[in-house]
Amino acid sequence: MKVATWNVNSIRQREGHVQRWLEACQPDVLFLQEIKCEATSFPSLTYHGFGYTSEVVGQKSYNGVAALCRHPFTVTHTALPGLPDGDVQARYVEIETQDVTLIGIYAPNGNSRGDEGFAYKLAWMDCLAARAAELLKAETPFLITGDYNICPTDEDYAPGALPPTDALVRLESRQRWRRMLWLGLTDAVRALHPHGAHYTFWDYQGGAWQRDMGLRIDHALLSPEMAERLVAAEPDKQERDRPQPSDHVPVMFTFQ
DNA sequence: ATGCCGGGTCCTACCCGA
Repeated sequence: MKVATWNVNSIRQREGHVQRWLEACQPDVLFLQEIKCEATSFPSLTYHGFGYTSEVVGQKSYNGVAALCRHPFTVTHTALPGLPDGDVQARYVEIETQDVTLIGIYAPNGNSRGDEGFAYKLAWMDCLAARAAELLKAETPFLITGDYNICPTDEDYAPGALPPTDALVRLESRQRWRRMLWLGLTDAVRALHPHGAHYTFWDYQGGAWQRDMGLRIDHALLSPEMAERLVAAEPDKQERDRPQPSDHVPVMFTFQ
């Protein structure tokens, strides 16, 4: 089974990129983030033609996530359990297929709106940890993949690519990441590649791609059963070199 | 310690992302 994640920075701008990549790489499931549109504007029919059906958790202008799957699946959640009523940000989709639970996330950045924005990021990650704990307790095989907006360690961003005060590298953000590991989850890329950059994002500005000033912020965390099945975990850097790319590249995770 | 780039929308100047 192959599961992929990709923050596309507007699906309407990246419809063709996603189509070509699906045809070339044939994941069983692809989670998308920052689709930046409502479900009615999502180009579902394009992907139906390639054997994928979709679940779209849309929002006008901002955020928005989706799951594309080429097997029958059921949707178990379209919002992160535990968030306050009235939170309308489209950041979570959870499905079941092939006897596993697959979760796609777009975690808050945490740099906007000052202390309130950062507090929202931390609260969101607290809810995600609670959901993970619940699934672990039920012994459900699962993974949580997507844009975590966290560089787990200093090895996960190019020196100087971010100030030390950035929400992506702040102590509190990294504490939230480490709590997921302490629960018993496995960082898929680091399980197979303990060292090295393996960046998944390069800013559009300042020649970040050409200078390799990247970040590793798109991840998959695996339950123990899924970790034992893991055989590959790779960002597809080639996508960043194409015309009109997303600032993130897809990351593919392969399981036996 | 940023918003130079590139999305979005109240269509055009401004908001947002990492």
